[in-house]
Formats: sequence, C-alpha cells, structure tokens
Amino acid sequence: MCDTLVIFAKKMFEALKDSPLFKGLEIADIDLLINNTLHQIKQFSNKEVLAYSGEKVEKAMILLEGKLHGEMVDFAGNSLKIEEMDPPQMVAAAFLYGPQSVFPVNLSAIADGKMLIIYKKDFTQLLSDDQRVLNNYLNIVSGKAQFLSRKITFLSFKTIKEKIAYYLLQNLRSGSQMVTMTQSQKGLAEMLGVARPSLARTISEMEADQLIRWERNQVEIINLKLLQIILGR
Amino acid sequence: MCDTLVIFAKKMFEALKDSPLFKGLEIADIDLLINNTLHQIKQFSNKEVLAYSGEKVEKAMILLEGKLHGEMVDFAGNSLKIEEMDPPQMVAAAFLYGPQSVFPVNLSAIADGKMLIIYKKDFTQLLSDDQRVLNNYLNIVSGKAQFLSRKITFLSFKTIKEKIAYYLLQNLRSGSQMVTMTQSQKGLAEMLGVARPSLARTISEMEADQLIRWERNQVEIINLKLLQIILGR
DNA sequence: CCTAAAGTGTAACATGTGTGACACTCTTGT
DNA sequence: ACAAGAGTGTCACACATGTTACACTTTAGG
Repeated sequence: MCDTLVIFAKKMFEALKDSPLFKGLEIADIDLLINNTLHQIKQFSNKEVLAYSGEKVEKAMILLEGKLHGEMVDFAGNSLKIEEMDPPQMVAAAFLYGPQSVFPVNLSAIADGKMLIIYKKDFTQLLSDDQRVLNNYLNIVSGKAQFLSRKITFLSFKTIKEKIAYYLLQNLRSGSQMVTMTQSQKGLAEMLGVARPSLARTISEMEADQLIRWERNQVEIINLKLLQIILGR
Repeated sequence: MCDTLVIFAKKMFEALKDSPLFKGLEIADIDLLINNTLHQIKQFSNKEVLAYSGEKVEKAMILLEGKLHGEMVDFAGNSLKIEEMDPPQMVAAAFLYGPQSVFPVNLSAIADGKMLIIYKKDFTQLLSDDQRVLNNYLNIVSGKAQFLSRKITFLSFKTIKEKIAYYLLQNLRSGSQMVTMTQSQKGLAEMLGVARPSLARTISEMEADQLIRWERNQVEIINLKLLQIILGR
C-alpha cells in the first residue's frame, strides 16, 4: 500500500516536472517543495462539474491526468467554449489572485482524471519559497491574459468568414498549405461563438469560391492571398 | 533648475504612492526603489500614438499624468475600444512577461501627459527587490486577466439588448435606480462592439417598452425585473 | 457670444446569422 | 457487424444588425 503511494508520488513529480509551473526544476526540488506544502489529490470522473462560473477560487489546481473543459454560459443558455485543458497544466491560474478571484467559466471534466490541489495560502508560500516557480507563475498568468486577449480579437471579427480566415491563418504552419483541425466543426463553432449550421454554410461558400478545401479534419488553403484579403489586407 | 527637478520627483512619488503597483509603500520606500532602478520619464501629447498592436513590450510603463486609450483594430478597420487608462496606473501590465509579450491594442493618448518608464530587466529586478511590489504586481496582472474575461462575457452576448441590460446592471449601484454614464453613446457603442445607430435604435426600443429612460448621461431603470428577464432569468 | 465639431435620433434598405428541420455519413462500443 | 450516437451538409425563413444618410441638438473653443 505504502509502495503504491510512493510510486504514485514519483509519477506525479515526473508529471509536474513537465508542467509550466515547475519548469526548470529537478524532481528532487519539486518533491521538497510539495512536501513542505499542504496539498491533496482530487480524483474526478468524466462529465463531473468541478466548478461553476462565479464560484470563489480558493485553491491552486494543477491538472495531473484527464482533460477539462471551460465554457462561459450566458443567462440565455448560449455557451461559448473558452478552452480545453490538458495535463500538466495549472487551472484558473489567473484567477487565484486579483480583486475578484472567481471562476470565469463553468469547469467540467471531459475525461476521468485527477488533480493536485494546494490551498491559496500554501500556494502563496510556495511562490515565495522558490524564485523559479514564481517566475514561471508570472509567465503563466501573463500567458493567460494574452490568451484571453486573442480570444477577444476573435470575437470582435464581425463575419464568420473573417473568423474562419483568421483561425486558419493562425494555425497554418508557414511553408505548408494544410491546416489540421484539432476539433470538430461543432467544437469550432462553439469556439468562434457562432451557430453550427452557419459555420457549415460559410465553409461551403468558401469552398465554392475556391478559397479552401475542407475535408474531414484536413483543410487545404487553395488561395492564400484571397484569404488574407478577406481579413482586409 | 535642480529644485524644479526635485519638486517634480517628489510629486511623482506622491502619485506613485497611490498607484496599485506601489500600494502599501511609503514615499521613502518608493524613492529608494525607483532611484536604484534605471528609469526615465516620457512626455507625450494628445493624439500621439504610443504603441501599435503587435509591437513588442520591452518596458514597464506607469502612467503619471494624462489619459490613454487602448483599442483593437481589425484588418477591416473596425475598432473595438478595450479600455481607457487613468493615472497612476500601469500600462500593458499583463503583457510584459509571458510567451508573446506584444501589445494587444493600439495605444494612443487622449490627453497630454507623461509616464514613468522602466526597462523590463530593471523592472524584474524591482519586483524581486520588494515583496510588496511583487504582490501588487501579481494582483494587477490577475486583475487584468479578469478584466479581459469580463470583456469576453460582454462580447459573447448576441443581442444589443442583452449587452445594454448587462452593462446597466453591472453599473447599477444597489438601492439606486439610476445609472450614470461615464461616456457618450458613441463610446459605449465602441465598447460593446456594435454600430452606433444600432445602439441608439435599441435604446429607443427599450424606452418605448418602458424598460428604461435614457436622458443625457443619466439612465433610469424603470423596470428592473424585466431587465433581468432579458438576461434570461 | 458665436461657430465648428461632436454627439444624437431616426429612417429605408441590404445582408449576415440564427433557427429548426431533415437526411446523410462517420464513429464508437457492444 | 450492428446499432446508436455524434457529426455534417443543406434548406427556408425570420430577424437583428450594419450601412448610409440627413436633420437636429449639445458641447467646446475662440
């Protein structure tokens, strides 16, 4: 029993070593830091709701296994997918401090998993215990702000065509003319904040215009220049 | 000449004492910190563009006097006002670190003023020199992320009516039924990301429905319950 | 005090998007 | 291999919003 625990802990530290928060630290360092900190492991199962939008954020959460899904739901019931989170990432990192530290999204599991939980007070201690972790945390929070800023860019495009063009150009590796979709059209529609049939319709139009060829999860950019012109140069 | 400089510096430290970044510090502390740091003062005049979206953020900037205006401009030329900044606030705080530290907005002055500039390296030093400043900075960056998150909430509303209702309810002091507008309809339209005549039209409709009375920069909430129902319960 | 600039109310019209529906295809698990 | 579920293509229709235009009011500056 004790052995299993030790093995689990070892696996956890290995996972954490790859996390943005503990980047640059050795497993031994992490072990030391974590064991000086009150913490717990929370198991969760698929479809479980882990937090509701508006709830107070009182603990730092680091996803160890599984997959999470964050979405904003407005009062009319429309939902806007904000992001999906894979391990080993920190959850709600930018919402642990600040004047209004509440969850901005409904957080639910889309796969069984577990996460490491550290209460805010202990996490703050951890930040001042290790300069590297602090630095990493600063980068994470800034990164989140930048992510949200890009999200706003997206939402501020007025037409679906613009949104698609922007999305494709963002995900196009230079040199290639293929974009690999990491999600279904349904998922994409939720990300872009548009209705699914509207997205499909617009894609059809763009195909008819010889702009792109959309097949399964591979999209070929046929006319790159025209695509850029849609974005108004 | 030297006297004027000393007087200016004193005024600056007083201003900084009220800034979120130096909250809780004494003027003497700030004096010491700043004077151990390479810094400069930049003067700017009304309508001057201080930074373009996409430009690299290489220095920490703290607004001392004047007023700034940040807006996203998409390629088609549509602009979305993100925020207006008053002194003594830090500018682009959440974009100094992180994986992609570039300005998210076009930054321009809407009044003459000056700002304190500290290069990134020196600012980082400043953060580790004083625990309180670091803490303040963490709060600022988190606050920015939360601000952006709220902005997304706004943009994700589909109808203008919803946006107006949300805006009014956000700015309604409990107990009162008056909301004081801090900006013109034109400015509000830019914030909400809608066309100005569309906003005016919707306001007219809401007045016709006996929901609100919009006069100058005072808005009276006539039917609070109905307003909440527009937001879907 | 007067003028120019900025902001506001309103209209007719074009258009992009959401809705709800349906058939079809692909994926998944049993 | 099959069934059930999820995803996709497409349609007709309603409707909210953008556009452009113009008259009017308020504000700010000389």
